[in-house]
Amino acid sequence: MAVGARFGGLAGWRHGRDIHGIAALAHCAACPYMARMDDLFQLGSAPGGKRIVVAMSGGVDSSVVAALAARTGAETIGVTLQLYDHGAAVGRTGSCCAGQDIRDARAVADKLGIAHYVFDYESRFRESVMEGFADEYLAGRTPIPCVRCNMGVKFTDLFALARDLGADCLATGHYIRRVLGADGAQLHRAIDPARDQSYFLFATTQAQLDFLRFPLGGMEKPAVRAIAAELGLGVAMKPDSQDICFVPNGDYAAIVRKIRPEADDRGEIVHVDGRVLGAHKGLIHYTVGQRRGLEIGGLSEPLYVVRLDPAARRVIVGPRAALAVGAARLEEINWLGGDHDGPLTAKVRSMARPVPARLEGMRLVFDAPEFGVAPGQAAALYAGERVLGGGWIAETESADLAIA
RNA sequence: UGGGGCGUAGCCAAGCGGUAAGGCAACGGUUUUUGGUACCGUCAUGCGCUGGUUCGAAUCCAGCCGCCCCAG
Repeated sequence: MAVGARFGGLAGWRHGRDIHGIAALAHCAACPYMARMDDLFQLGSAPGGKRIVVAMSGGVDSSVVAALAARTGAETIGVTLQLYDHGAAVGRTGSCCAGQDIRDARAVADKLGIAHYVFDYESRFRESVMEGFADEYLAGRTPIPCVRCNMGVKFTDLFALARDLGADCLATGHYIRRVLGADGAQLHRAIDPARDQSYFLFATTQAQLDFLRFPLGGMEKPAVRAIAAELGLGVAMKPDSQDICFVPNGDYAAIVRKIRPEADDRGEIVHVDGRVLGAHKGLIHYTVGQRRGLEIGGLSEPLYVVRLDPAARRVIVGPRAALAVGAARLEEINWLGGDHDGPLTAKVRSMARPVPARLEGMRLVFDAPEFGVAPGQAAALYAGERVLGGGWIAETESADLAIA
């Protein structure tokens, strides 16, 4: 295969002869999903002749996906993208795709006896995710780098890479379900609502969905860890990733400043009633809905960031009631819902119960006011468990009578 | 230098003789593959200062200091 010659210089190639350990899955008491094993990758009746590319981040989830893929008998190729400065990330827990994570992914691939490639995507990641992240903050919006990463590096670049490798599908460790309906593949929320990652995947296109596979969407995290432990994978007890992967200490302002040094401009904190209440230390430190960090005391009720005004370099604050939003104008809507029409539910943050709403053109109207809706964030749309897609929040309409 | 009022944590503030509420802010934690929210916890051996009365004073008394208002 040309694959080896083409990418061989970048990473080692191993042939998948050693399925030692994989057999143990058949006896994995912790995993009731083994009976449906062959359905996990939705490849039809003869997975043995197929080729699966698995996006391996170095975490437990994608490692187990690789193991499950190998177990189907399909030729399995692990691919890891190095996304950012691996020097800074060495040994840090909760990261992915850099430093130790890449070594972890390699170790898992070796254990499973599958091929494994590592590609340097640092500059690509920096351009498509990190710089956009910084620019969004400068524009007074609140970005979601994880979605941009999924849209770009993972589901566009890695997607193309997988096709070049001759894969029949690209599998990832996301907790979301791909369900085959009458009109093709649909996206559905994960079985485990606490793990559901549909919010980060609302922008997945139908074309991408046709090629992607998410074998963990029907599983619970403990079961996934149990499989990893059963197989003796070193990452079985690895902590879940959290926070933004390329931000070392939760200090994202420092990253923004590093990418865009001009990001530190100070300005006024102004109440919605017009009073100037104080000074802020740069727009990048604030986001709509935020309460802490304003350092304004002496009031009977808390103040929240209601709006950011990058032109005037102002942070506009007000009481919680001022956060009420009745509707949001969306941009770049991705629609996976076919001819679905009428009421739907929407999430404007990852960890939230979807709330009733309706879509009027590009305008998402909430049945009841939502709080802390920030431009730059996303609205994921649902019909029950099905993900209809979603869009980016461009601007919001206040539902606070005292302000509107 | 006549009269009146007030000084309690970073800010607002209760208490009016019995051993310092509460809110905001801050800090810490929990939750969380975005930001944020929410929730939990911490935060005045001391009430402008110095004396006095009292078993006991932030609370009563005296003096001093500092603000504010009115009048001149």
